[in-house]
Amino acid sequence: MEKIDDDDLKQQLMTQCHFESLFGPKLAQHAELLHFKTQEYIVENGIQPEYLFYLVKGKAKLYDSLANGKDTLIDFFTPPCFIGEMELLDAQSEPFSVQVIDDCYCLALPVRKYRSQLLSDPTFLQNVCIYLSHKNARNIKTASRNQGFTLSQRLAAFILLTAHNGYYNEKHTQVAEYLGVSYRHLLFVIADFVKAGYLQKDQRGYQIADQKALQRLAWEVNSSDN
Amino acid sequence: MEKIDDDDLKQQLMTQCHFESLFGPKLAQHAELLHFKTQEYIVENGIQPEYLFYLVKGKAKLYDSLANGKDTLIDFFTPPCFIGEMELLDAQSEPFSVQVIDDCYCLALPVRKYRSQLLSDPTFLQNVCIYLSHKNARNIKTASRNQGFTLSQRLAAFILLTAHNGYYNEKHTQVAEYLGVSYRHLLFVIADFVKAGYLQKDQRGYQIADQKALQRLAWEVNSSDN
DNA sequence: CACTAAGTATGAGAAATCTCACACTAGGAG
DNA sequence: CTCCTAGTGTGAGATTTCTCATACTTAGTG
Repeated sequence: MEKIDDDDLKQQLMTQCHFESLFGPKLAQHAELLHFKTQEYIVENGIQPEYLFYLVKGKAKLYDSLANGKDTLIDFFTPPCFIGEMELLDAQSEPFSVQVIDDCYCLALPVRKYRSQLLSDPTFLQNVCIYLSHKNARNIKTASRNQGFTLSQRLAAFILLTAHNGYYNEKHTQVAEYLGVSYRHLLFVIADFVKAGYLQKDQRGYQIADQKALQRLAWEVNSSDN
Repeated sequence: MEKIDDDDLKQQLMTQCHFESLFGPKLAQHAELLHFKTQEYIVENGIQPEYLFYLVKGKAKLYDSLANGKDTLIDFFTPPCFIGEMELLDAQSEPFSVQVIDDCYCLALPVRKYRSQLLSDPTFLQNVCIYLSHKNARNIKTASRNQGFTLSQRLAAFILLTAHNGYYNEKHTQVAEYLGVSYRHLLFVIADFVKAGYLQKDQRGYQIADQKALQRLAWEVNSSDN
């Protein structure tokens, strides 16, 4: 983590994501601009963060680490979003890990200094409430899908969701984590899709060869959305 | 659902769970006392509730219903807790089902009338924030356990958690839902426990016969807690 | 009393998923 | 250039979990 002392950049980012409107008067201006490199931890498992972060650029992921060494990927963070709000609200809580996927820029408020001010700021509280409730709803959806549908179904939905120009090109390791299955099993199901003619592999990656078949598989997953 | 017009009872329940301290001045007194019978829905899948509920007595469960007909049990509600706060915060959201397990009494504020007042009440907002973030943390823990551990491990932990006087006596159907596996599989694993001598069945239910073995199995699950 | 719904119980076979082992490739670091 | 790491890909076998079918018990209801 490094602090970036570029007020112009900071101002620009603040404007871009309407940072000031998240707080009551005069609070936003105390934010610092921080930068995190890929693989770095924004919040580390079990360690109380020093800041309340607001991700404005980059991409990160939320993990839960289990005692048996397994990690479960809970959610992705994409801008704009809060990070570390749980720990701000409840200093007792056990922080989950937040790890950077693509370089991240965060506007960050020092917790120690502004905690009490934040906790009595209705604008901020209302925004966090809404943010938390959306996040929770998303987590619930993801978790229940992981339980209720088979990998083929979820993968089909995921491929359709993330494909560009008819090509599917995601890192298998990350996808396996996200879909909550072993790497091996993911590869196995992808191989099935190729065998079944749903996908075709070439130099550029996996090409969608039978969109309708994938849609049929994904249908139930997606229609649980509303 | 039925409304209970018993001001004494209402007052008593309000005092018991410190209902008034959840809100700014004069808001709490507008709450009505509602009663729900077993199996009834407090919030129904996809239908915006008319109230913000605060469960003061009883027990209920939160479901997500998938398009393939499966239900995933997300969480239990035990008093005291909010119900319907997500829908209050964001009228667009898709409500999940909340179904009563044991008869429930709720203090309830009509959304239509008090929504804007609630959304600008810092005391209320702060309480909801903390509530939401705890709930979310619990959901994450449950979900990642369901993924990261085998049923034997989770069941062992669950048995130790819910046993009274050396006896395990929960409804298999509900437990299967909670642990996110099929009823059949749960019975299968319980049978295994009996075969292995961890449990013994008699008239009163399942008796814990080898606590140490169960603790060994549950160890990893529980030590992910902190 | 007969009927129904919910809970309990068990069998058999299939499907989904995991672990471990091994091999290959591409890119960055020294 | 060589080493190392991350990502990719495949095989074999074991484990976990699911579906379907079927049966018995119990409490509640008309």
